[in-house]
Amino acid sequence: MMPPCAVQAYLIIMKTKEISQAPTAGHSKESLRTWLRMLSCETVIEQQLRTLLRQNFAVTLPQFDVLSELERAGEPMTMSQLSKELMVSNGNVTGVIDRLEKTGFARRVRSEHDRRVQFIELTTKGRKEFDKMATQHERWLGDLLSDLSLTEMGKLQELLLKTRQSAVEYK
Amino acid sequence: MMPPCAVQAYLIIMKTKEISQAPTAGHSKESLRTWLRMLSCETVIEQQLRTLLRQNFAVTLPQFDVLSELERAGEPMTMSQLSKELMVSNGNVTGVIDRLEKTGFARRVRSEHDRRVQFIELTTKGRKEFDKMATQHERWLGDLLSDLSLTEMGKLQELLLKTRQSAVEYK
DNA sequence: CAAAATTATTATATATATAAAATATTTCAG
DNA sequence: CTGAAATATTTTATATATATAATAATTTTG
Repeated sequence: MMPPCAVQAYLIIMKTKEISQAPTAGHSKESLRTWLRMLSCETVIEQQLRTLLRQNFAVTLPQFDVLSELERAGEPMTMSQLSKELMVSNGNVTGVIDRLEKTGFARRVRSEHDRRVQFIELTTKGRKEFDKMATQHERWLGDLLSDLSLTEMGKLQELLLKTRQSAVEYK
Repeated sequence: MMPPCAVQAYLIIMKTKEISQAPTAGHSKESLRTWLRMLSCETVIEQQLRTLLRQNFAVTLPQFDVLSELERAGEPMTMSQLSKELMVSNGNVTGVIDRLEKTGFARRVRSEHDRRVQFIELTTKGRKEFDKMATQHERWLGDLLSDLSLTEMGKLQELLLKTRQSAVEYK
């Protein structure tokens, strides 16, 4: 029998670490199942909201998302900020803002200091209309998730946050 | 003081029921928070998978989803079945299949019995390529969700299922 | 059986999406 | 101070997406 030594102890530690970090085949399978559930759940809610927004306010979901972000920020935002916050490409935001300008909900204002920058701000009409939408939007979500208790939603948020953090860290 | 009576008891029951079914303002606010967390989590994972698929297999996420569905079904599917399962519009599937035919991953076969129907099936090349993709896809998900234990994923799946059910029932 | 309703798919118009290239402007290195 | 690198946005090409209309085939009805 070999006596215990520092190298062996180190190897044992590394092996244990490897096991807990690089999960088993079962973990991957379960991750896949979890992802498919999340995707399916998200899609159902998204489709419902899309339809409700279109039918009640003649606005698209991406446009509503931009308005939300502008309202939440409480001050004009640049294209880059919007694109980063909403996790969509730069070019995409350009198009959505084009349409929001056309309907008079938002406006581009060129920065004084840096002429590359466009600040996007809500118009009076935009803010007024958005307030109505936001009230309904929150009510719809209350209805859509009405089967869940506050406790369940708390737990769900916690798990989603942890999942997001895990995915963000990847690579 | 008024004596207790059947009508009063009924009113109390209805009020209790109303409270538990039509949740408070707090419930709507929490629902909104839950939804935003889910959307953000889903978006992060979706973007990661989109990039990984594009860079490693030159395939788009919607195309991969169609291939998955065809493989999962184990037999040819109609356009309507695909559109329903993937929760996207009919016209959308038409375009995705057009591109999958162009790259030789899938094929349209007109039904004998009902000439309105097109069966979509994987080609040999399509199945072979998809198998490689699926293996990687599952591995990527294991990595993306590596911070979650099996227990946590179980709980998350349970809550997502309940959420989806709640949203599906709406209206 | 013939007209009407239904079903399956595709076509069209418009709005997101992405990646990558182009443009304009600012900052920074030497 | 000048050219190179970096930054912010738009443009382009392509691929999803939706809703709605059109087309084609089947089923239902009277």
